[in-house]
Amino acid sequence: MNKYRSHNCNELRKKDVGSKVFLSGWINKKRDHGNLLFIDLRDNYGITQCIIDKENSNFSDLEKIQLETVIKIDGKVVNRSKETINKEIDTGEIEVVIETFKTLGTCNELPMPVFSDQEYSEEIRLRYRFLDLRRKKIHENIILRSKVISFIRNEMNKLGFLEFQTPILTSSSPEGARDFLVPSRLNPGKFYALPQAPQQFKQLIMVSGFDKYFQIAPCFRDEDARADRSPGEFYQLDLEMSFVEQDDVFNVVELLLTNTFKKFSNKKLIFSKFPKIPYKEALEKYGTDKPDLRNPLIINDITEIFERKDVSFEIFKRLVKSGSKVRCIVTKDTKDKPRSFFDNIDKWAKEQGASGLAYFTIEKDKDILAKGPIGKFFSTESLEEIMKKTKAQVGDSIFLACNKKTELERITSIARDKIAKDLKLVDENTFAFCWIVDYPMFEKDEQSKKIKFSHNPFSMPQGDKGKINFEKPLEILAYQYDIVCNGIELSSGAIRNHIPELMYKLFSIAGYDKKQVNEKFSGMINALSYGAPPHGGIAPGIDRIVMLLANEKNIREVTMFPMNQNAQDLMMNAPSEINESQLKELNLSLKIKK
RNA sequence: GGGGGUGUAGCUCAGUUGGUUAGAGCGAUCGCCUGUCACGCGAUAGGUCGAGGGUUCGAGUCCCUUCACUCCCGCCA
Repeated sequence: MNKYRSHNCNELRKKDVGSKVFLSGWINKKRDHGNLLFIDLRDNYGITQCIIDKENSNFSDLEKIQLETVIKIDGKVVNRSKETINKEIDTGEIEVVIETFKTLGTCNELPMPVFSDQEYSEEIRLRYRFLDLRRKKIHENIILRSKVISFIRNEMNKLGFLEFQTPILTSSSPEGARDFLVPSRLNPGKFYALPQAPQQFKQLIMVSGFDKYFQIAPCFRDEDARADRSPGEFYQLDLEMSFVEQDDVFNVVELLLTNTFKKFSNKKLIFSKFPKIPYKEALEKYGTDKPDLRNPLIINDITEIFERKDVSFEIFKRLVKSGSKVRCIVTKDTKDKPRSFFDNIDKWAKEQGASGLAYFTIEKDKDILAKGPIGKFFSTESLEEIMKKTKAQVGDSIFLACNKKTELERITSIARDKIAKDLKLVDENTFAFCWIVDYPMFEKDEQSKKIKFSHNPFSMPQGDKGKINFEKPLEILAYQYDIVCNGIELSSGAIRNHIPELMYKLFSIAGYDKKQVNEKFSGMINALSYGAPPHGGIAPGIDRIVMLLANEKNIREVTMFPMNQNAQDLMMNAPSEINESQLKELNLSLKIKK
């Protein structure tokens, strides 16, 4: 028998009353009545109330002991009287009368209490992460993460995918995020890079004939953090399939995510089949390629209205003449909202760097008319045209913004979120997945005015090879897709370009000649020349999936040992300085800017 | 690289218009208490008010600089 415990702290029940047991765990809480002491003993599984009184010679020692000390207690399970049953805990019908105890791990005065619902600064939480992780909420989040990963792994196996590991030390890639670099001792002056994703490897696995691959893959990108983005490292469910089209990938991912979200959350999935929204349409209707479809509001373009003679809103008319667009958001039945509702949104928009959000409400007297600060600028006919275009009805309000396309998309997108929040239109108890499809292959870099890959250079362009119009590269679409849930981008993927000739052509448009492609992507391009299957895949972010399932807004709440915003691990003291001999061995010397 | 927020006891926070000795809860220490489950009661200790400079008779409070944490923009194929 194990010498530390006969049961864990969530095991004892009424049926155990009378038996002698020994438990080990942390002292979660003490309640000291002077001659009677209650100790809540906690482990990973739960809490058991233990009790001792002054008749016992161990009483005074236990009375003095610090919270979070690890102890082993020997005792007897007894019934609790009816009034003292605690329904909050699974073991609440019984308690253990302590006979003897032993300290297994002492505890200093705590820098942060474990038993408390208080919120602590992240600095202290990360510095003492081992204490933080004992706390209920995050402890459960991390357990959830483990269960989700193991469920996904099991599902992928059932679907016939093989799990492989790919190298962590690999080569630096020219496109994409900044690499983390590792100096090579055996190859002076040369560096490995940590993989930003196993992109090239998973394609090579397909070329190697393994058909279906997956991996819970660590990815390393040296970019700045956000609430939903860890600095340094994160995990993807990386997967790739041979002989597939876009829909084959969609079917696998929809099945997997549906099963996962149904199993680990009580929230409802709004769509059983995830809607597919072309990239261009997403930008028009939602102002972003990661729309929150729980939000029913839709953006409409009504630029044409401002070319009419019977509309006299001169500010917008002038902007439209110089190339700006007008887009609007209709809110249903808001004619009775107080003036402050509209003005708050206008004020908010100004704080977001917009020139504000104009608005009016559609009402009907004898004719249709617009009420509100700018209502008088619109004729009845123009209003009827707006109602036709936007499906607005009498009693609805219309918020308008006018700007150049990109800025207009930005402001209408966040306005859509803001207005829906103010009107409480978003059902927090749902998940709304969607696919964003038909991404453009190329885009124009606003600074350099050069054509560049808009996403992944290895994506397959749409259309038959012979029919693609390479003269108009910005119009070429790719079999490139994103999956979005509740406005959070979970991942992107693509059907890959497995035809070297076509790949050289596309790279030439982005300004790489054949020689450069051969040099930079030698592993890939070489492999594709020796019989590559058509293939494609995707890589959903594990951390973000768990974040959604755990109902957390910050990725560090589902990450066991995250780094802070400055990419430092406060507990382990990483990154840290290294000594001179290590540098010498690596043929490195430091020049630090002051 | 840029913008916003925060920084007061070990932890979480309050601190009025610039005004006498900077407070509370939790935690710690000591004492009382035999049915609590956020136990209760009493006492004690604990402060570079993030740091530096300035204005002022007087600064936790106003100004400047700076540091740390955090949120956002840039960045993240």
